[in-house]
Amino acid sequence: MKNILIEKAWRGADRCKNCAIRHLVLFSDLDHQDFDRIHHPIDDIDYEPGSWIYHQGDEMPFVYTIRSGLIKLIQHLPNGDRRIVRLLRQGDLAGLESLNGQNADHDAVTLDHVSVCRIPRSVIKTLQRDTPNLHDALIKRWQKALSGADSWITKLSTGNAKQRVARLLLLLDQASTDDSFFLPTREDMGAMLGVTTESASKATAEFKRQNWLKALSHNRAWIDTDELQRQFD
Amino acid sequence: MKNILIEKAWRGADRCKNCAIRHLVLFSDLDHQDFDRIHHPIDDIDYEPGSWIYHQGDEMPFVYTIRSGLIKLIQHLPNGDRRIVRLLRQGDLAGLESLNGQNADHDAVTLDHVSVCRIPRSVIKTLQRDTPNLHDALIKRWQKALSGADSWITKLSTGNAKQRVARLLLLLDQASTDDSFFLPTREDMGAMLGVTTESASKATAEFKRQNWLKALSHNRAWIDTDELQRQFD
DNA sequence: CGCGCAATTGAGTTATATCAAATACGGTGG
DNA sequence: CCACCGTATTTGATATAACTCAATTGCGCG
Repeated sequence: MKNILIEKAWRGADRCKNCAIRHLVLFSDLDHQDFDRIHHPIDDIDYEPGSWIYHQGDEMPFVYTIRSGLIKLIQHLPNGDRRIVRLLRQGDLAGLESLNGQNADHDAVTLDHVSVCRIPRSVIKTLQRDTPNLHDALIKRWQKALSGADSWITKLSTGNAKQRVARLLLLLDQASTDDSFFLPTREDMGAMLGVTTESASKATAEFKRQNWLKALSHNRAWIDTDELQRQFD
Repeated sequence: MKNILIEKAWRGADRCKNCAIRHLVLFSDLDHQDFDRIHHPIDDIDYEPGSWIYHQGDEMPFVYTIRSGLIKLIQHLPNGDRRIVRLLRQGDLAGLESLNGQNADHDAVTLDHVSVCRIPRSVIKTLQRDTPNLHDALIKRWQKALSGADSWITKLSTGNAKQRVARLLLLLDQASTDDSFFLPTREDMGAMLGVTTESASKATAEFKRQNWLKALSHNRAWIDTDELQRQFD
């Protein structure tokens, strides 16, 4: 199993104050006073592609806020089947269940190079008591996760295989800033959509033939959003 | 369209203090002081089966905490397809998205006789500021909704039709207090599982033939949990 | 008792899964 | 830089499960 690339541990929250992407992560709205209340180490961790951040069933002393990269959350069934139930990207939180003392609901596996801040739940608990701003940030994240979960069901688990693949590509494209986006392996696409690897492959191959999808590199692609939307939405 | 049965509006929060099921609903952990901070009317509303509580896209000035009964949340796709993405029961919250000022993500439709407390979001917002207990209650509800959404994907949208129906019955049974549980229409089962009405019907009919499922009345049933689990989990 | 809706059943069609093989691709070492 | 290897992807043939359409049965309610 691949593992952690770099771990920069540091005491206190001084670097949080000056974090270049603070506006995107959990602590966006905290003020200097708030940071002074943080007395536990917040680690800044980088993972290489394919790393496990945590496993389903693990005890969860941490919440992870994603600075960059893409993470899949995998859930296993008793019979061995597994589904990818969510993708997390910059600004999202992983391991929310830790805030209620639950064990991990999923495997969290990196698709990309991923950089996260690992925040002890005690920090969240403490700040939560006194800083309404963090509350709001948490509530927003939670709400976003929930409505994302709903879309996952209606858009990605409904309709035939081609529709599902098309909707997945549109979602991935939408989430991207530039005009290219992350193209998952066909196996992962299948696990997201509840279809086989082959079905995911057949759909993507067909889209390529129609010139609705162009592979730009190993795992980056471009799509004709208008056409895919017209055909499948 | 069927509609509201009874609406008992009242000022203040006096009745909340004495609510018989307060330990199950959102305000379980509030104290007397907290209730005195409530200055907007909380309505106590009953709906008959098949009523719309709100529609996807509606503006949402309220959150609903469910006192009794069962509610389905329906989400529509542009092409007209629709999925039931969640079921809500006693203690759950409907319309959480209102807390972020968003419009309704779903149609909320009653399956049962349903009784709810309709709480203006301003009440939540105000209390949230000062009462950590309400925070915790909200976070717990949110977390529950989210992990429920994940199960919905892995258990109810994965595997063949019979497996899905079996897992749905197991979930419904699990949520019930006595040994009978609410048996949805085949159409609703289909909308929850992403299969056709006929497929849902064929699976349930088969389970009846095997004596793994017995209909007790119109929409109540019993299952042999051990056997369904052994066969399909 | 009969009406209307829901559930069941069956036959035929289609989409997807399954199984197997061939091709493309990225990464590695010479 | 090229050749090779292992893995991912694509493709095809077949089997199977689900959908579609239509008809029948069952059930609750007036």
